[in-house]
Amino acid sequence: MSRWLSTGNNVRVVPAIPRYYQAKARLLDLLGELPGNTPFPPERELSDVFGMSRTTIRKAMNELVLEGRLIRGTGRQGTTVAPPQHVHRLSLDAVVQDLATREQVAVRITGDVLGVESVLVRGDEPIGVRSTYLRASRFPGFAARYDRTTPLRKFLSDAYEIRFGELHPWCTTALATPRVAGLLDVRPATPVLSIAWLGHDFRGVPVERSWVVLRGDRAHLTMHLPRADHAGRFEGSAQFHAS
Amino acid sequence: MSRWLSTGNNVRVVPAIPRYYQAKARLLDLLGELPGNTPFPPERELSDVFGMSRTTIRKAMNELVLEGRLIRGTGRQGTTVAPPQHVHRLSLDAVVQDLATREQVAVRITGDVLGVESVLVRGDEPIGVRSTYLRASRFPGFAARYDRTTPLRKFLSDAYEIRFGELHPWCTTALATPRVAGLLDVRPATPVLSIAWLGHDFRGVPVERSWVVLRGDRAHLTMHLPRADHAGRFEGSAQFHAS
DNA sequence: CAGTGGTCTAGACCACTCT
DNA sequence: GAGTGGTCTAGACCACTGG
Repeated sequence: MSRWLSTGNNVRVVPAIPRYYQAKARLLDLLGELPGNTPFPPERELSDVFGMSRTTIRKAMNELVLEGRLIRGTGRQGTTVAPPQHVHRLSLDAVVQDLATREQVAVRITGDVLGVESVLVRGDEPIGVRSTYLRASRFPGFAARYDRTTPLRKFLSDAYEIRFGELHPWCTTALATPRVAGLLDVRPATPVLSIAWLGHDFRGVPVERSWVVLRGDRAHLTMHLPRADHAGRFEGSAQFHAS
Repeated sequence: MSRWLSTGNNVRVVPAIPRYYQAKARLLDLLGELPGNTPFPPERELSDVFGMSRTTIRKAMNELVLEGRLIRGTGRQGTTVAPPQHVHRLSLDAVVQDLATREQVAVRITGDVLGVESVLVRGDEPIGVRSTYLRASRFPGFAARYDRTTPLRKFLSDAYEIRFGELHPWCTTALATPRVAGLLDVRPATPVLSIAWLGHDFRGVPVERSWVVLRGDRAHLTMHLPRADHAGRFEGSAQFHAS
């Protein structure tokens, strides 16, 4: 296993500095001088000016797209400079309790699995997808009874008298599947933030299996940790499992 | 702004199904039949067998690398099938309290900024980078006094009588910078999980600015939410800020 | 219609590693 | 030395968008 050695700021793998890296640096300079929402030079022009092939330019530009600095358009629209981004701060609470603004709430039933999927929206932008899976037999008549606007957990508590227990959500990065990418208006394989949890009722019976995918360039997940004591452990009701 | 329409399972942008996507599907089938750590067919052979150019094959393979299914080696090593991955579950607690296994703890001082950087290690693999920045004038003699093994927050509490207050860490995805990529043994621009927080003492004075980067394919961040009451709000000491 | 980005090809050279 | 992955080139065709 060979490490990707870094000498100073540059990565040495095959060429001392890949050309697409030089291109990216120059494009970043260019980006710094252009205000948001202005058109970016077309790939063929940059290819010509930089004396590099379009493929090389594209490799550099694609990283800038993934980093949210450039926005690609189709056809005559071309590439534009991404405006200063408003990064939405979603609290873990809002995500879990289904308090974020939603649209397109869909309910599907396959066998005994009840799927509830919604798109999280902030400021007219889709920033996340929320999927919850329930046992259909545990929630009779759900599809007809659910109004699709009440936060899901609240509805389950009220309509089916579920008392939820504590949660241990976990969080990681993933690549957007084609389906999720379509919902989030990003390219397939765009990095996303993935938050999942298994909800139990107060007796410890699994009830809810949920999964939220957030656009990493549009949303941060905010959490909360109460005050720690002198020993470096957190006080109060919040117990974190070791390792 | 054009959405990436999805018809069924396939993305329609330019070609109905891009060839590299077909290649990826076939490679996934192939992956399913091969045990971990076995050599994967070389790009040129796949290019030949699939009747696609090496560039197209590489595009498909690169996504599989990002997803942690393939491992690339240099020279005659070639590409190998990634073994079933052990995904390390790091608790938010361990990350914040600096309880994860560390190596290469470095202390740097530039002006009044004291930087403490360490590599998080699990099972001989680097899985994260932890950086903390402190005001040097607040912690006189830190570089000499810190033994580089005590969890950082515990040391600050003990040696400088800091009493930390509550925390509001935030989490998002990012692309690995060349420097971070070198430390984590991944390619530059690999998606990583980024967790940051601003630590205050109990009087509300900012003390600690920290940032942790985790390899998304090797580590999950686990969190904890206490039981919610019937109104859908969480009880106890854990207050989550709205939206 | 012209120009854009998305995809794809068939080559090429390089550094590296194993035999 | 042979074969690998990493990079790069100079083309090509396509779907789409704007004037």
